[in-house]
Amino acid sequence: MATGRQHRPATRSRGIPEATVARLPLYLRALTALSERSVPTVSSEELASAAGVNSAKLRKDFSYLGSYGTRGVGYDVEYLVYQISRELGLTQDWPVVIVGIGNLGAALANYGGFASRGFRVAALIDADPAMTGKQVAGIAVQHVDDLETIIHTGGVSIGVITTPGGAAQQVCERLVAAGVTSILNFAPTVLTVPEGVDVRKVDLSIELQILAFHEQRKAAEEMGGQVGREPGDGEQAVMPA
Amino acid sequence: MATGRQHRPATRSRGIPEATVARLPLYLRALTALSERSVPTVSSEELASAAGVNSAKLRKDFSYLGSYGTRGVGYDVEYLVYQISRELGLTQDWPVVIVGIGNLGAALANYGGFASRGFRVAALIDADPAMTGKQVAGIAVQHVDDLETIIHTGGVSIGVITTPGGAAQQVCERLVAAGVTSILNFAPTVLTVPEGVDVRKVDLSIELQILAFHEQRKAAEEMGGQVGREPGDGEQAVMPA
DNA sequence: ATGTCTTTGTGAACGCGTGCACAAAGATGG
DNA sequence: CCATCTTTGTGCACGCGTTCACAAAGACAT
Repeated sequence: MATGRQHRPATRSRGIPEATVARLPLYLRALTALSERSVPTVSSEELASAAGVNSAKLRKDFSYLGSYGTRGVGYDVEYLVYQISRELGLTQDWPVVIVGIGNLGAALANYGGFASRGFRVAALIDADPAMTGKQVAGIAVQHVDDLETIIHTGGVSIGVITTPGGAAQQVCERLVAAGVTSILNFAPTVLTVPEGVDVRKVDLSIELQILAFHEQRKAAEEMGGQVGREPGDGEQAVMPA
Repeated sequence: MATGRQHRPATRSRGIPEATVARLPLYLRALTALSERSVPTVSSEELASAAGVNSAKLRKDFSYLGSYGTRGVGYDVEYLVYQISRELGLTQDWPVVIVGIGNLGAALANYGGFASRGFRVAALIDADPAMTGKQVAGIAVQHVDDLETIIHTGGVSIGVITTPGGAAQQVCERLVAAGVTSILNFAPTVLTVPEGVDVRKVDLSIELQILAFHEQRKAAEEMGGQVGREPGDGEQAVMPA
């Protein structure tokens, strides 16, 4: 996923495998729900089911954090919420800037899931002068000329890019130069970043294309496994249109 | 990522590994850009660099599709665009419904990346009667009561869920019952689906939390590896910049 | 035709992630 | 205090994905 920094020891983050890190937010969400229902403890089986994973995997994941469970009983919900939050760094406040206030940028600015987990929209930035000063989600949009100042004064280290593809790399470079070291990229572009900068990519078009691939296969299987096989392989892909 | 169907043979899709499928859209995008610049052929090295991957990986990926390259020369851009498009099922038209027309749903409806790759927004659906009839991205929003009819008459097999978390599972079940077999879920919920249905999940909050984790580690390393144990563990990753 | 040079296609080794299966740990009841 | 029962924590094996490194294939010049 990430473009920068993916070729590093990877799993060396204090020994916590990347795959485990990616699941921690999932567990945290399930645990938060339990906490709101005042459930005191939960077994690996129950929690795994709520998070949509296998219980052995969950136990192994937690084992990387330490031994927080009690055999014969399960895990203390509140304690685990705290431990995972701490591990993920959610006990502190993360100011975030969103660059590119189009439909998607506005949607993100309005997204409630941010504030609830230690993230705070510190600024909205757009290149269009007509947008400057407009209120989006209760925050005034600022012009991209002020990007560096905004990053510095706000102590921002996480940036979200929701610009068109063409502008993404340039925006990325300015963000990085100003001190941002983590980027969430929604633009359909491969970002090139220096060592030490993390990039995660979310690409709607790619997700749909992957679904289409499987959808096509299912449709083909349905009508007798027509797509793939080797009746000599190659020409079978009928493709009427 | 996907919740349903992840425990199947996985790589059995006519022999194409899942990891490769996930990269094909990336290659396709890079190739399309080359095609627009009328570049006739491209080497694995160049294309890999444009797609942000390793050239050996790219060659192995393509080898699953067949031998479409010419040794000493490289790959024919147009031909490869066609082959990958066909493999991904993008030579046909995929009608898609979006359920939940809030900020995010509207943003997706307006997203240009859909139409360009064989996807067509067939309908926008929302549970709020006040939304019914409103035009979003030039399409009239329909009420969720008509969901089944819309799916059937439109021959829709791909659904995008952008509802609040609480409504997602129910919407999902209705979509599946109506015949949808691929779902792209933006709601912060683990969807449970029957065998044969593919679910892919996009979760903004999770992506940010993963970034926060790495950000915290970088900050800790900077000030002398204060966060995580073991003064004898991994101090070597100095990472000066 | 032959040799050289470029680039593909792939066999093989390695490493990460997953899941099984069980021993260790603790709770609980008599 | 002991037996039993539940549930965690983990050693181990297996499989997928990545990467290396090189032989085979073709282009191109002479």
